[in-house]
Amino acid sequence: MDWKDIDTTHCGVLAATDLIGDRWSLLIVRDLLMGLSKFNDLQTHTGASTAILAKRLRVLSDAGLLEERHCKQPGQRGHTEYFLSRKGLGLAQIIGAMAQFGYDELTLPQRPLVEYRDAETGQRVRLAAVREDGQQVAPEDVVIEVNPDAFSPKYRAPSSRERKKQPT
Amino acid sequence: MDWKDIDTTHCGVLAATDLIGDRWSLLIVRDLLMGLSKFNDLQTHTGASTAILAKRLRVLSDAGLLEERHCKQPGQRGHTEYFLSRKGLGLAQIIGAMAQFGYDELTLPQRPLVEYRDAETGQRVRLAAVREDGQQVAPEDVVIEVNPDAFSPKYRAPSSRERKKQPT
DNA sequence: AAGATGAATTCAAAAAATAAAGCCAGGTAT
DNA sequence: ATACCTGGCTTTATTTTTTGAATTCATCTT
Repeated sequence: MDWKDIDTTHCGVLAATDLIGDRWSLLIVRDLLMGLSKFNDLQTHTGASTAILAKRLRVLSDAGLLEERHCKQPGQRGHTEYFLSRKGLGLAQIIGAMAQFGYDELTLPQRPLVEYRDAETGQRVRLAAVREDGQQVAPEDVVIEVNPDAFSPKYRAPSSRERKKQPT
Repeated sequence: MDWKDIDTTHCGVLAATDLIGDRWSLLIVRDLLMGLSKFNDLQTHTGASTAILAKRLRVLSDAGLLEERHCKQPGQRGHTEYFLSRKGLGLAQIIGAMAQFGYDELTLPQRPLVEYRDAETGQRVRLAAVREDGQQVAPEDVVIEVNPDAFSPKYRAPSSRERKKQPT
């Protein structure tokens, strides 16, 4: 098997990294999931500079992951609030997986910052691999299978410079 | 609730982003999960420059996520192979979540590059939220609860410059 | 000895992130 | 009106990181 020949142009991981494959985007999404919604809250809480925050919010918004609500109640200064769209809420699993990994493997000394719970029963929930028939599968029993269709001769991943040039 | 006061110093997501919160690390881990193990394979397949690849591999290795095996069979040039350690395999959920998000929400035109299957039955496997009693919970029924202990008055997230300075 | 290979490191140039300042609109205080 | 906050940016100068290409260096093949 020659790994050079695998074409990852249409890899889901690659597509996801294009949107949130950097520190700040991930922290911004984390905070949006926690309920933060205002520019200034996100700014001070993530620690990102205003320039970066503005840029990342625009990228997320352009991708349809964010909803912007322009709030202007009478007697209050108007401001924008940012919320994850239905599409953007799909990111919860990624952030959840990162939180789980952080707590499970990186031995943090404190209790989790957030907990994921079932809205109905209040029980804690975790991410797990589940089969089509609903049965859970232990992590070590999950095998990763590369799709043979993905092989294309003489494929080479484009450098990030090259990838940015193409007109999408 | 004043979000400024939430101390994320010990956030699992933050800890995880410190290790793999960038495009190249994520793609490298994706490739390691697919079975790539050699420097050159990873290089051409991810598209990362050699300098970046070397740097990222060292970070992952130092964090105990990677195992390096120095292979030197007689009659062959010796080389190093990189594998995810037990700890590093925990990253599979993060990459899996990203792949799932990529395919579910980013409407990729092609079939998935990889498929996750149950080793025993061969059934396809997805990530899902699961309660303590084993029941699956629909994504929209998962609520995120911020730990009250995380609140600490006048907390402000350190800038990335500040975070790097501290001697860990 | 010459050449190839694996895993880097080094270097100049390009790109991105940073902190700080500036801008602009809407609302508030005088 | 005038002056001044505040939210959401944008701009600017400076620092840091990434890039691509070249180089190193040890091992192995011919």
